[in-house]
Amino acid sequence: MADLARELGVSMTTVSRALSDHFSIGPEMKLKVQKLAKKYNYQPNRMASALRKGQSKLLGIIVPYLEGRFFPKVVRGMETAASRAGYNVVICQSNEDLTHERRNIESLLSAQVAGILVSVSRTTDDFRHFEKVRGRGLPLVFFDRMMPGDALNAVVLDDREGGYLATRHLLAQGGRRVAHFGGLQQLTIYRNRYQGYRDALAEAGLPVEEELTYFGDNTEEAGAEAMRRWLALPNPPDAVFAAGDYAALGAMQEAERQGLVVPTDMAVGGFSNETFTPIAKPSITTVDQRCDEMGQAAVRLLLELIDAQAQGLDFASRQLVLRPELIIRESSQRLGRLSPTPEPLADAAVQ
Amino acid sequence: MADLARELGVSMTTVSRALSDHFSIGPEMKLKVQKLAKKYNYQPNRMASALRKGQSKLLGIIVPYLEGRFFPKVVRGMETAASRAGYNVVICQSNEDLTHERRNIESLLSAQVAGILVSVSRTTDDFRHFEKVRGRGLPLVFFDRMMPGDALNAVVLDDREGGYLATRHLLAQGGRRVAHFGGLQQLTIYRNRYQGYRDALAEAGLPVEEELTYFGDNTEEAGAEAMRRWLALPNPPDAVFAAGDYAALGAMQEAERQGLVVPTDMAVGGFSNETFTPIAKPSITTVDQRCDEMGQAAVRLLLELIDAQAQGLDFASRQLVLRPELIIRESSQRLGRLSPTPEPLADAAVQ
DNA sequence: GTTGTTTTCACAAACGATTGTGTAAAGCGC
DNA sequence: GCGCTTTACACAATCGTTTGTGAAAACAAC
Repeated sequence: MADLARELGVSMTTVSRALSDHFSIGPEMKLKVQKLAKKYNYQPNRMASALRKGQSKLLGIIVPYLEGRFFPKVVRGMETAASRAGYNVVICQSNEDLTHERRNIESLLSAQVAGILVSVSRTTDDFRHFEKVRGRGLPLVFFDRMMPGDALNAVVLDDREGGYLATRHLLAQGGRRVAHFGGLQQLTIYRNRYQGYRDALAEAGLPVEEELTYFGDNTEEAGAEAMRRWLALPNPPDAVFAAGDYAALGAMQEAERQGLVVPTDMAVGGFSNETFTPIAKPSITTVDQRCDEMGQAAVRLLLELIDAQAQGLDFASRQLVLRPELIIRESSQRLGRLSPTPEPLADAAVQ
Repeated sequence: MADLARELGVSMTTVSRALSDHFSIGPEMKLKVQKLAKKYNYQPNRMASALRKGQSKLLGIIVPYLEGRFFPKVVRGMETAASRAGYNVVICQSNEDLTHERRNIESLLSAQVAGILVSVSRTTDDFRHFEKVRGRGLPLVFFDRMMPGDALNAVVLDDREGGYLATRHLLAQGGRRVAHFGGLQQLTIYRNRYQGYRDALAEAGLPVEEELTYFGDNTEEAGAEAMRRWLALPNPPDAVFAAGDYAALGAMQEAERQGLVVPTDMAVGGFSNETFTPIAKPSITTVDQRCDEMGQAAVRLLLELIDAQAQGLDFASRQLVLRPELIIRESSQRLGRLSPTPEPLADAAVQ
């Protein structure tokens, strides 16, 4: 920067202000400076800038894990939106573990990130580390999995709607007794998918039968175990909506092992649109989570928070709810081909 | 820091040196300082430190994409190893695009990272942006996909060995005419897998027949297309080694569509151990790439480079080669169960 | 010509850590 | 107790930007 200032015969102040479009610099001076900066390919030192301004061009991201389809896609959306705004993202994985999550927060704080995007770990039942972030005045946006409370910013999927759509579809395909494999109920997302299931049953005038619900980890083994229990019942189900694709796969395979035909004897629906769901045989009906949109929306929200804060405005906290998309495949289709999406999709912002 | 210094009645110099274990500070003073720092939960400002030292605690990572199984796993390994050493990782995706890759490099340079880990994009045929990094004296480690040349640091898989193991296995299972679906040959990894295929054929005294090789993108469609061509031959193959799992899946499904039975009529082997390979029916034999090890090894190598450079030593460039693991599943097993790994695995460092 | 207003820019002090140099104090042998 | 080395610490400059303040120049109004 000093070189630029010398060459132009002005002070570093002027150069700095010209580059950041400060009002006190004349338009033709701005042009001269910017031209020369381009010529020398001058890149301001972000460390110095961050030190002085107390804020870096980094966004922190905490995800439970990076395997599977969901989080990589979300992260990709985030990276896209962030780099468009001149930010970089630093990624931490909590491994679904509270201790890791706390360490990640510390790590991001000490990396002086400008804001944090977090999807809460499954085992987290203590949220003081998040309060600490907000205490420091650092913008915080939850995505997909949020902490309880409503004075917070988040971008989530309408999981209830997803559960509702999937269950309604199974009923429409002739399901008389629809079972539900639910995820661990301490996570809001799984509670909401369960709620959607119940809403669809209620709408059809059916009761929620406890023996037709099973809660466990979203794994093939757990899904198979659930199916074994159901098939041992005197009056077993003829369809199952699983809150996760792995469980759906496990349940489906177990049903086939026991001689049932999917979808004729047992219709199956999952959740997440994992990579393997179109590949499995039969291909698995599932709910898509709009990953890319979620990532981009979360970053946009965070950047708005950062801006608002820089200008000293205060910002009403906001939750953005994305509508999921039901993807109908072979594992649930008993009644010939249907149009894949019965309703037009639109994002809804609530609050 | 000033608070600590005041409370202890010493200078900031002493506090700083005590915390960084400088020799000129007495042991009991070090202890006092460290205890107080812990008590106040003091976190040094990384921006200030980075500015002064000209080096941050950030490692840059460039991957072509984050979908699939491979890169997320590698990144996880990197994140683990980095955070153990007090570093954070910032991730960029090149989307297999040279322009993106260049921009990513710029972005990481301006983020003042301490070093860069990169897996080269498929379309990259110009490597000056990497030279620029080395020109700035910034440590650079390639993983999985490297640029040509040998005066560089890299951690790669022994792809030739993987191709060799898979092909030899298909031959051992009674394959008489083994076809090969190869990836785009401008990527070293795909050239090497092809070489392994040829080596195994040569060892068995078989010729490489041009009509039995097909090169294309690693997608289901391309795999299916290759299989269609092969099955139209007067003398079609009875086994296929694909350099990617998606192509293997597509080829397998196409063979089944045409009435063949896998593995009896057509044995199939893939590469990458994607998530769907154990789930597919039949489950797909494939080659595992030791993702986690690769990530950790790459970070370790990079940290060594950074250390060496900080001490002004020069560091002979080094390539680390990891041995892949053949995972035998249903799609290739004609001769009953075999032990899954015929040989003990050991990592080999060459050069 | 004087005063007032606006525009344009320079000075210098931050931001928070690191580090070369200088200098007391302590330890030792004689 | 002297000179010597070693140990333990403080001073102050430095990294490259940003920004509050103030001052010079340009311009308009009277």
